[in-house]
Amino acid sequence: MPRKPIARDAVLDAFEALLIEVGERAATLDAVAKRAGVSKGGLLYHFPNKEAMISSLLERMDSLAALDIEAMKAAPEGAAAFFIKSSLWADTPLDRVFVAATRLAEVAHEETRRRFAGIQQQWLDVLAEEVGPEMAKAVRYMGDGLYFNAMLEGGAGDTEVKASARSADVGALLAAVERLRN
Amino acid sequence: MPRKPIARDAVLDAFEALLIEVGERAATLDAVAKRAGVSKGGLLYHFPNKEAMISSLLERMDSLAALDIEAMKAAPEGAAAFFIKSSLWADTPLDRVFVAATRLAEVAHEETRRRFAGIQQQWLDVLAEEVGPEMAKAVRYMGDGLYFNAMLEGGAGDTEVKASARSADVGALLAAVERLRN
DNA sequence: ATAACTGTACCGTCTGGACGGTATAGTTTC
DNA sequence: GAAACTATACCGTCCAGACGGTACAGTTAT
Repeated sequence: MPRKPIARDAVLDAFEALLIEVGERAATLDAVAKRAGVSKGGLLYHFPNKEAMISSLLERMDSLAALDIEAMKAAPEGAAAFFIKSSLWADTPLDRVFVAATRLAEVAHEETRRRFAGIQQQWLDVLAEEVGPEMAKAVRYMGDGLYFNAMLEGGAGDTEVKASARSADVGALLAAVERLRN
Repeated sequence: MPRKPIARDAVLDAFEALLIEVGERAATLDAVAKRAGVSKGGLLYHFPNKEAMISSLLERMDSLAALDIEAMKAAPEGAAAFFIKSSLWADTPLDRVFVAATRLAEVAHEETRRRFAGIQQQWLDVLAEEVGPEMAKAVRYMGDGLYFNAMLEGGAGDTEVKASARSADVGALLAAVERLRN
């Protein structure tokens, strides 16, 4: 039996981390390989080019998002509250891949933008079932706002401090959602 | 009297437009110069390096944001409603410079991130005066969400169609704000 | 008034470095 | 023995920035 392709996931994780922390520009093939503890040749063995690496990251995002949407539908506290809570930056695998992908979308990567739009639509559909189409939009924009801020902060500064500041905000948002529901 | 530096503004406008439409990566000095109808040498006469060009763009953002915040304070419909309406992408000078700057923040440009944080804080302060600190956050996150989406869309696709779809959303958000105010 | 000069506003070309990708030869692990 | 690598050298392209030069508006000296 051949050995397991451990480097593949390491490369994808490294790519993701660099996108989050230093942006698309600095997430070069050399930098990704170095961070993954892999040679450049090894990286290119798994991903013939950068576009292939991006595709794999987007597939990871899609599968994690699908899980999230299932969890959202089944959430006991309701889809809207679940959505707001999960929009907070919590360093989960979905959060990470989402912010990483945002960096690509910002660089005008069309495929990434399409995938985003698809996931956002799914969220909106689930929210609409619970609070109606109008308020669903209000809730989704709040969640988008949380992502927007997570994205702006990126990897710089004290992550702990910012995370706690942000989680205080979630309380305010949940209160707002509660008001909107009635 | 010396000639007027007409190229300077043209360069800044071109830089802004390219950031919005094709992202940071593609907003190279050559591309900016070409779009501005200026030679590369001419561009570098006004802005000794790319960083200087970015600084000027951020100054433009700060001054436009200051005007916006004054208008927000004086808005007859209230600061919150004004804020939501103005968060919609309307191709105003402030909208443009804001989205353009977002592209830079995405690339982990620290100074840009700081400026953003400052402006966001000012918005929050004004909103808090009207609807209290808790609901102010809900409103600001909605506005951020609108910017997030404007940013994701960028210059691609049919701008007209997207603008009208988004403006329908603003109605929903204003209704939500109205509910939150009570 | 006009020639000589000065400073501003540009233009066009070049260079050094980085980046994406290729190629190839060897090494480890199952 | 074959898949999963490492290591390194290399190529073409693109980009930021440097540099030397040009055009012209305004100023000064005669």
